[in-house]
Amino acid sequence: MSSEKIKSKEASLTISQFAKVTGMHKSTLMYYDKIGLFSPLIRGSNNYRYYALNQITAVNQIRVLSILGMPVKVMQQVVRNREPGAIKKLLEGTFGEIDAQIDWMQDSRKLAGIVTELIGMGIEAENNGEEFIISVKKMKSRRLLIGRKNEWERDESFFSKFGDFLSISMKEGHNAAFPIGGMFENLSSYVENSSLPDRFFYIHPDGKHKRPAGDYLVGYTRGYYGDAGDLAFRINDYAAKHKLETVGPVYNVYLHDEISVASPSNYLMRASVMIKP
Amino acid sequence: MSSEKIKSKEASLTISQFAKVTGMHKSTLMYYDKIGLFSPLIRGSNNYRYYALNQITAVNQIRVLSILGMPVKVMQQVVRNREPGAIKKLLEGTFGEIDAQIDWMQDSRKLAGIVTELIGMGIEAENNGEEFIISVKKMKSRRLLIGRKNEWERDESFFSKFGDFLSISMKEGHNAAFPIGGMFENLSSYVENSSLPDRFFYIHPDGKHKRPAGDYLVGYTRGYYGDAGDLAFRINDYAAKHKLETVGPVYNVYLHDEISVASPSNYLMRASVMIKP
DNA sequence: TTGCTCCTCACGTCACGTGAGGTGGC
DNA sequence: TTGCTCCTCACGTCACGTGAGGTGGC
Repeated sequence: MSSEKIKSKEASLTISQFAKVTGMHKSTLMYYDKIGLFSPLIRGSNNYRYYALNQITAVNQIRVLSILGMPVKVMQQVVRNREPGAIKKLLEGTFGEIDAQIDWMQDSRKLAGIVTELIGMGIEAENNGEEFIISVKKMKSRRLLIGRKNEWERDESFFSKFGDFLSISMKEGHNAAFPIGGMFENLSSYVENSSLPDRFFYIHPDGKHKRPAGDYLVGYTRGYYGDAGDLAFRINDYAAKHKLETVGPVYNVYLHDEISVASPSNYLMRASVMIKP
Repeated sequence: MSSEKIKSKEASLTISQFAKVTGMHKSTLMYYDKIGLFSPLIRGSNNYRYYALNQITAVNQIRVLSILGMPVKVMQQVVRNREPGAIKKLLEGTFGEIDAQIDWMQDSRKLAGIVTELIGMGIEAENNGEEFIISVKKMKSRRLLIGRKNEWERDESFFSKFGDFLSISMKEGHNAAFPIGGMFENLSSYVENSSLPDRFFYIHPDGKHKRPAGDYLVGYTRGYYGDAGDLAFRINDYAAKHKLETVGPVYNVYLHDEISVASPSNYLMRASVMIKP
């Protein structure tokens, strides 16, 4: 049997069939053929493209390289210049970037999950009418990545230290997109100056600090960053009236911010502080 | 203090500074400004773009959405039409696709790792001169995803069952890009017909079958798929001569194939079968 | 004045996707 | 003959990247 005969026996799939079997788009196969990256085994006398089953492996390999972010020009080099040592080096050379990219995507996915959760908690508070009252709520534990202590100077604005926090954490390599909150050492320091938190933190799944699970005194307020209104006093009054003793820091988190709300005056913040049983 | 004054106080970063602080490219920021997705807080009298520190959060959020594959048109909708319920739904709606994409990337990364490892083992065999001899080697355990048994009919070609294996595993949703091998029930069935394996398998980290770690009789041969030359006899002879008893299946794996080698006649296959201690 | 940054606008690029207009196979 | 697939070629698209040519700030 001649080589040509073997070829025409093996090459049995039209472009549509091959596209279906490989999950590729027809136009992608045509494009790969055009640039000489991957071509059908033979062209029929009618100029049709005919692919062979064992070409699936090759096209899958190209797809994998493409998913891993390898540019077609490099893939062409790979295909044209095949030699085990060179291919191995080329593959190994891409691993660092790929792993970093996967990390980024996973971080981004976690972030999107947290953001969605926070927005959901804000909606729930709105729906339950908790928005304007102080209440006791069970809260689950959460990991936080905490910044250094803010030493506020006289008349210093909220944003100057906020900017410091961002640029420091950026230098330290944190993915600064995670939601940011402010914390106060305890309820009395919160009441004393509720607009300038002692520390900023990221709500970050890999944070070292753990806000423990338990019963929290929870209140909400609307307004732009650093504008906590009279929330601190309302929480303090509630604690006094109900003879509740608070323990640990006050956590301020924006449930609705520029991500989910257009007007800054409608940003929704939640303050929470743990109570002793 | 007027709103304008507050703005000009906050907006202190030029486009280059803001690009540095956010890790974005200048041209990206200009592009986002142009299409109205994200603009600097103010424009100076000189028409310069001036960004504020607290805009970092917003641009980071856009970057995250972009990493997660959200098209800019959708992001524009998100930004223009901000309402907690809508944003939450939109984010939740993207999770399925994102998670699938992360899975794909992780699979692809694992695959690239396995391929690199196989190529490396081929290079090692070449360098050590093991290519033309039979030897006893320690091999580590490896996970395999095994296909159904091949019932070869008279004169049936290697590729027909190979095609069946590919299309069946494709229907079952396996990522068909993982390296494929062939296995034989035992050494005698391998000797009987070394070109038509009893089963095909994927070298797949999530496979159920485990090729155990241990001492293996190992041999190599060069040639296209299904062409095993006299390797089976050489292994059998070696076992007889050295009075080695083999146990379990014979595994055939291509260490060098179309991925790393240009000429099919140079594909490098390794056959291995476990020996009793 | 020099070197640096900033601006706009137009065009380039990367990896395809989408018709238009025409042919081939059952 | 009809409906379907295939072909080529040109142009569109998406998210920027890259100069060209000119202005502004220290």
